[in-house]
Amino acid sequence: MRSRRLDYSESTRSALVDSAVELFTKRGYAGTSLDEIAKRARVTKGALYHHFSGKQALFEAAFDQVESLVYDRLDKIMTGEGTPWERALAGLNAFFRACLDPAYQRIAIHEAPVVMGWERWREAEERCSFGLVRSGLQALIDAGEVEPVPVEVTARLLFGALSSAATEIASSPDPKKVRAEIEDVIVRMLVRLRRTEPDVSIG
Amino acid sequence: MRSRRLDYSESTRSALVDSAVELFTKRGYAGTSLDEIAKRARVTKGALYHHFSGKQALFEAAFDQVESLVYDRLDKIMTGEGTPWERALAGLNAFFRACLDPAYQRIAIHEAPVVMGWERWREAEERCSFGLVRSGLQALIDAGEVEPVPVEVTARLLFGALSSAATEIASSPDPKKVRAEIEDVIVRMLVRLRRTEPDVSIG
DNA sequence: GCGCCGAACATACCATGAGTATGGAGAGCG
DNA sequence: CGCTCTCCATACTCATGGTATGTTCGGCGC
Repeated sequence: MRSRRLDYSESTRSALVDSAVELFTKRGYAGTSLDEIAKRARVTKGALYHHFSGKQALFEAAFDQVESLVYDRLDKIMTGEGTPWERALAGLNAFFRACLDPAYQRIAIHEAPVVMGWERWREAEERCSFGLVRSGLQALIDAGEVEPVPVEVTARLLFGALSSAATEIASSPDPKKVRAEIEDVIVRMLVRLRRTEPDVSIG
Repeated sequence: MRSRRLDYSESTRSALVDSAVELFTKRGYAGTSLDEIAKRARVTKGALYHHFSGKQALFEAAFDQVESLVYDRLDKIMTGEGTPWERALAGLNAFFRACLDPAYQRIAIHEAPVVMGWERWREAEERCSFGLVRSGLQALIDAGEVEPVPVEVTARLLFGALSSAATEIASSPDPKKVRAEIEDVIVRMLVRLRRTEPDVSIG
């Protein structure tokens, strides 16, 4: 029988994380105070420091939450049905959708490398979104769909391109149009890497 | 006749900027205090606030310094002699060299979007490195070297890829090898966009 | 040379916010 | 029924960005 006390504790913790995600997304890491985060979660800094060792740790919890949401969606697609090529296109589509989420964009893509330090961010991404990009690319190569390129660096290039593209999309006055253009360019690049007949439909 | 007083003033200002560049590069924006910057420049915060409106303004001055150094080198190459294709390859090479500079990498690429805000950073980059990437791509298209792709978004994708690639290079245990791999992949991609016969030599 | 004005700083202070130390309340358990 | 330990609140400290005010000194009219 799970104790009621643990329920409360867990609830407080998640309320703090939710609050952090919201405020970090809106005002950024530096622009958000811990008092503010605690207040929004209807607790005080005491509770915050009981659950997290400090501001950085709270940020990383927020990062994990945002990242894992995206990861779950992408993972389902990338390990789902269809050919590697179809999965790659669907995954690309899903990744762009994810990048349109302000929380993912600001927290996971923009601020995380600065706040957590690039090394640590890379390490985390390795197990998440970036890992999927790499394994997706690897799958394409293994299936003979694309030329054998150096997987590590190519995936890194692709991920960098996708991330900045996502920002471009989100901050554009006409996101749909820019997104269509970008998807078009990306797919055309992939098609050019392809060995078999192209299929330019996406998602 | 330029007054001695102005010389002094200009000298302290540049000392502050140099100090800022060095410390921001080493410890990042948040990890560097204004007292520290002033101390390294052998002045006090009073002098700092006389020349700059605040920490952000000082950061932007540091950004400008670092960015303009790179820009001058790239601009000389991109508007120099040779075919558009040759200039593009040479520019690519120079850009990678620039990205290996820790100051450019941390200040201009990583922290600037967060510190200055993405909008303002983009605006600044528009007139600098990114602008060159775009005009270079445009030149390639105009010369009929590569397929007519949407310049704006393609340049953005390329710039994002290059930036993250640069980080990958700099933080690798074997930078030379990774750099060679990345240049190889990039050039191969460009070649695939090319209409005429490829020439895979670089630099 | 003399006084004075203003730029170029220095010094002293304030406000905010991250982190800490300590106290208390109540759930679970013997 | 009291003991304990988690969970959280309150009340601080300290670092740091920013401000307000004082001080020095080069340039310049007279």
